Amino acid sequence: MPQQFWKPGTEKPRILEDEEGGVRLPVYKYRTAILYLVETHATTIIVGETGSGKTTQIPQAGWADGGRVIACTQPRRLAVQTVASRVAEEMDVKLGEEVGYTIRFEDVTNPAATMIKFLTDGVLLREIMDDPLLTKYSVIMVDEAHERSISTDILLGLLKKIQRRRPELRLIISSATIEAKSMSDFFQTSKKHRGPEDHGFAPRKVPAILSVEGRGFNVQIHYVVEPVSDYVRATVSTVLSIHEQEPAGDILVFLTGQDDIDAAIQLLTEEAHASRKISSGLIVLPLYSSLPRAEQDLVFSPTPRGKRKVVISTNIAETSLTLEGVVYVVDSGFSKQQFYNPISDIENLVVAPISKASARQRAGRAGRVRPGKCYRLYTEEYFVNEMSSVGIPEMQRSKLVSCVIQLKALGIDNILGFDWPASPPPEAMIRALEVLYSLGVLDDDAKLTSPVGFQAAEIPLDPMISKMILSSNQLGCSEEIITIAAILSIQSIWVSGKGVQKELDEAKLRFAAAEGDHVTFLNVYKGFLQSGKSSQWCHKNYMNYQAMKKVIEIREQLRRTALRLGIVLKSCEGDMLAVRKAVTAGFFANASRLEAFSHNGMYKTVRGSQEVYIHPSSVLFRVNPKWVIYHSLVSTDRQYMRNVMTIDPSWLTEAAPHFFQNLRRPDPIAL
DNA sequence: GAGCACTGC
Repeated sequence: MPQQFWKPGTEKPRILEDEEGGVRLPVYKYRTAILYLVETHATTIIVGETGSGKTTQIPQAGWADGGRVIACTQPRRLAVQTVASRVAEEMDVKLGEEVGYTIRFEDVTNPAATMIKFLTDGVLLREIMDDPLLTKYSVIMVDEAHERSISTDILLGLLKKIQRRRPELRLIISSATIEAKSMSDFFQTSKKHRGPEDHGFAPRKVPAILSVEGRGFNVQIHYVVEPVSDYVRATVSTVLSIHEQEPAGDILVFLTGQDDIDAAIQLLTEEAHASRKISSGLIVLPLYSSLPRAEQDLVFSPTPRGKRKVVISTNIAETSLTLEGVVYVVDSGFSKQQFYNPISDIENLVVAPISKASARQRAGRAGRVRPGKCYRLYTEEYFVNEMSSVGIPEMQRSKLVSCVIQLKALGIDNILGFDWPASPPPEAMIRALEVLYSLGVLDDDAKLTSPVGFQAAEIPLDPMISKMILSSNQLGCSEEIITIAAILSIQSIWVSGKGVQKELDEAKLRFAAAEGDHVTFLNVYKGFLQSGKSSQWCHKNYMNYQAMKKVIEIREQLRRTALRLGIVLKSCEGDMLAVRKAVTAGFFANASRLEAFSHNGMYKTVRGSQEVYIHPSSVLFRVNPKWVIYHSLVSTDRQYMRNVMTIDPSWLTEAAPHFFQNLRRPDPIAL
């Protein structure tokens, strides 16, 4: 590997300790600065990035430090791959040797040679389970820490803990500049001493804060003068005025979801038709994740000369996909966000205002190729005074069942006392502990049970699905159950339904099983295999080929995990009773019963007597069997059960006697 | 007779 690193003594960059307005380093000095810090005193470095633009130089600097491996995490698979290959290229080495990466399903490393390893934060968490002190790494860098995903937050909490046991471990936390100060506070404060009584507490090591300019071009921000009442209409008129008044360059619009996007496209098309001058120049394209792959790819095709591309997108273009050629951004100021109410145990997807950090990220999308402009559909006064600086961490608005089992597996016994970057609501924690207790994954002392608890934690899925897989072993239907598990863990195996609703319903009928959606999935999977995993077959049956390929991949991973756990891979050869009992063993808590004399298909959940209905996408819609269990609830004007299966109520008490005996007054659970 | 922000293991 070429030694192209900083030589000590050549340049000494300034370390910033003030929050705003301090000296900022241009991106090409990253490496110099980090090396300097590593050489001097700091064991933790917070890198605040202003503007957009990624650096690849930090890990190279880290490598020069010790000789042991440096790990660099990213929250997304694509980012891991891109950064890894860019670094390999810059260092002039082969990807997979000195520089490598690991993401789910893909390990491009050579343990004997790899010195810089890129991975998703989820993969690093799995590694901590086998190596709690991460002894093979001397430097760990966490990128995009300001996004505050559950994995990143768990990782930050664990790294802080690991650093107390391994004082020589160096951490580099890369975050948006607005978050740098609070990250630094988190790493220097001991939880026991936090709060009003901590006078006189002196941190042992103060993280160094470093502020760095990104690579992006300058983006000029425009605000509306008066608040807008209808952001879809405001979007359309803004796009039209950019098109009329501004020089060439593509436009990227951020709206909240498919409905908004379709409405905006329709309006824009109508307006464009009214004026031939406009319609000849605009190419309007939607972008969201459930859009079929071929249509998604259209946004990446180069814009023909004399035309202007307008991409109307969800948040997917904020971080996950990067469009080249965008010069103008229109920001509605809203996005859809998940919120979880631990009291009612209901998750809700709602349109909510974005944070300043998101607004800056969106604006940065306009400055990738040359200086750009961002049009914010809210007032400057609102941005300055009312917009919150960062979003609510995912941890505080999600179900925590998977998170809790993972912490238990990592040996964190006192979950409520864990040192989080942001504490989750205690009610959500207690809910999660209850669920895990009822599954038999945790015992009376809230410790993982053996073997079920430890095995469930090994399976990289929701614990209810893991339990279903474990139960399939005794019932002799593991092959069928891991197929169901793989399909339940992706969004949908059908093509998106708009416009082809009737055809889609007919296609579904060809596979429909009286037992419900889970057994229907088995029929679909069988058909797919018999077709030779054919994409034409998928197309003909209104199934999403990409999704089915993913199912195959997940299924393979689950098979390997199952074998490692000693589960016998066995087919029940059509005995659907066994399959349904295994599903019940994981999902007994989601049982509901048709209301007597109900004319509209109203069910009540066994657990909370909530009013619920079978979702119209289910094969059991309008069939309304007396007893069902469901995979999840979606809440709109009503609560709908998605992925529904018929059961015999006697299986419930069989699967979880304790849970149903104590339904009205659950035993308090030891924390 | 409905509705799907986005990741990840």
